[in-house]
Amino acid sequence: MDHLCFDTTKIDKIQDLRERGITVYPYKFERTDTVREIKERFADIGHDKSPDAVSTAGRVYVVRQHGKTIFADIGDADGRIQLYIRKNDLGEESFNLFRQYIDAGDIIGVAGHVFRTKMGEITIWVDRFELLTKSVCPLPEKFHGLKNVETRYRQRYVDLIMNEESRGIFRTRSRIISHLRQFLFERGYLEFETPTLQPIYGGANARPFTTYHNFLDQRLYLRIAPELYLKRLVVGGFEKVFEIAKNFRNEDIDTNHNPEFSMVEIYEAYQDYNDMMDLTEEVIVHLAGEVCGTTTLSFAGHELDITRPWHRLTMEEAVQEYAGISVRDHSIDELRTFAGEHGVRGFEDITTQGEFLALFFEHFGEKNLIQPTFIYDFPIEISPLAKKHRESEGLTERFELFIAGMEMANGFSELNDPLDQKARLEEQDARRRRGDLEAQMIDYDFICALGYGMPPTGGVGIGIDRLVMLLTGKDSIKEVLLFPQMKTALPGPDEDADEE
RNA sequence: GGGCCUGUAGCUUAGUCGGCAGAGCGACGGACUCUUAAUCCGUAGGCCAAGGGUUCAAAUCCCUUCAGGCCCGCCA
Repeated sequence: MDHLCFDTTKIDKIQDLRERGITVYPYKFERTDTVREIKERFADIGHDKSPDAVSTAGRVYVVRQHGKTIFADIGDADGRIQLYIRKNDLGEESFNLFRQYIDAGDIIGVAGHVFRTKMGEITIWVDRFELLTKSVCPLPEKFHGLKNVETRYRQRYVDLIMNEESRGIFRTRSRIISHLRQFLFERGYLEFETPTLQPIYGGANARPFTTYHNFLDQRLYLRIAPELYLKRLVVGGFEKVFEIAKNFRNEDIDTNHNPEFSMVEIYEAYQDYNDMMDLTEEVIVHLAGEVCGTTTLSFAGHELDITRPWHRLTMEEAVQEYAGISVRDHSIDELRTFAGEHGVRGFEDITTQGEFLALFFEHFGEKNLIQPTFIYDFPIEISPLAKKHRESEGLTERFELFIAGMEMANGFSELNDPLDQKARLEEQDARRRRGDLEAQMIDYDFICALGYGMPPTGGVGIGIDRLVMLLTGKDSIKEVLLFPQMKTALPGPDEDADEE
């Protein structure tokens, strides 16, 4: 009936404890030191008990009973420590209470003195203990821990309890985001929050999630990007802005994609895409230094050298190098033949050189870009929000960053010509009406904003999840997302499954 | 959408040329006052992911479904 993990013998213990007048879920515990503080403070302790008393708290991981003595290991947010508990010290009643009712998984507070055992381990010689939380679910095995990938993702809390490595990844994730904010604050950028629920989605080519607001009686979309709102802020006079945004895209799930993911988007007035490439390089190298302390990263079997400056290739150069063809010098028919001969798929509907350039880059180039590489000067057809190239016809001032074959960042000299933007979005909208599910809508208010005048602006978006993957060496996005999207487990036979 | 792989006790798993479903840890009971994967003695715990089929006999072979992982496609 229920899908809970509750263990009846543990629930019985709660009953017993209550009958003995013990508060099973008390409200507060005064701890003088964390585990780490104790280990640092008493690093040189000998076999005699410290004169100073300490109190600390944590989850019980292992209990080793030895008759009138008990050893137990407890762990808090950043460490584990051993407890030494003797019947002589606690008295019969308290000692038996521990012996009978404290299990691995429970959370307790202890008070005592610190000493080093004969085996050399810093240990708390416990004078008294207090049950702080009784766990009613069995902990996974102490030695092998929790390995099952599906359970680790579905019940991340158990993963975090059991696997220090997993806890480390998310600690690192938190630090990356914190250092990122600090980096940007120190350079004078302001952080803003823009709408997640949007009447018109834009800023990227992707299928949205659709929802509905009852009071407004109106369809809304979960944002696929914050871009168009952040540019409105630049119009409004904020010259250096950023947002760390959750984006939502209704696409497939794989090793590099989760339907909701985090991105930092940064915009700066009076800058262009060259400046944004510099900024991207600088911020990633800075974060690697803060978090990994190095400029050499190992990822999926590759040694990545992120020392600046990074490679920069135009898309045409990349296609020339990896596909061996100069798109500019061939007719559409020739390009079509080339695509067919090289097993490139999806070229049937393509009618322009620019689209072929992008297609060939994706097919031949992307996966080869292991060391950090900026690809720049993208075709205009696939870049509706990027400014036309100052010299080259048919191209835009847009770049993407690739590391280990992953797209890590995307930026441009932002299109700020309102008439051009209107024409480009109208073209997108026409495609959408022709059935391109990922083409953009026309956001007339955004075009209106540009109409008031946006200064020349550079912008970039950096995928935070992939950046965390890179800096933690994890080649699956699910390993760096606390709660990756999973298919809901089927309801039990007693529940109503159908509701159509 | 295509391919490969996985699903056995709370956890980690053995068993898959078809022949009674095993272990370690954990739980429960007992012994033990410096152990640390503590040790020792004992007990309980399984619809072998679900459903169907082949067979005298299925965890094992076949089909379908569910969930997950990896690769490819798709996603610019």
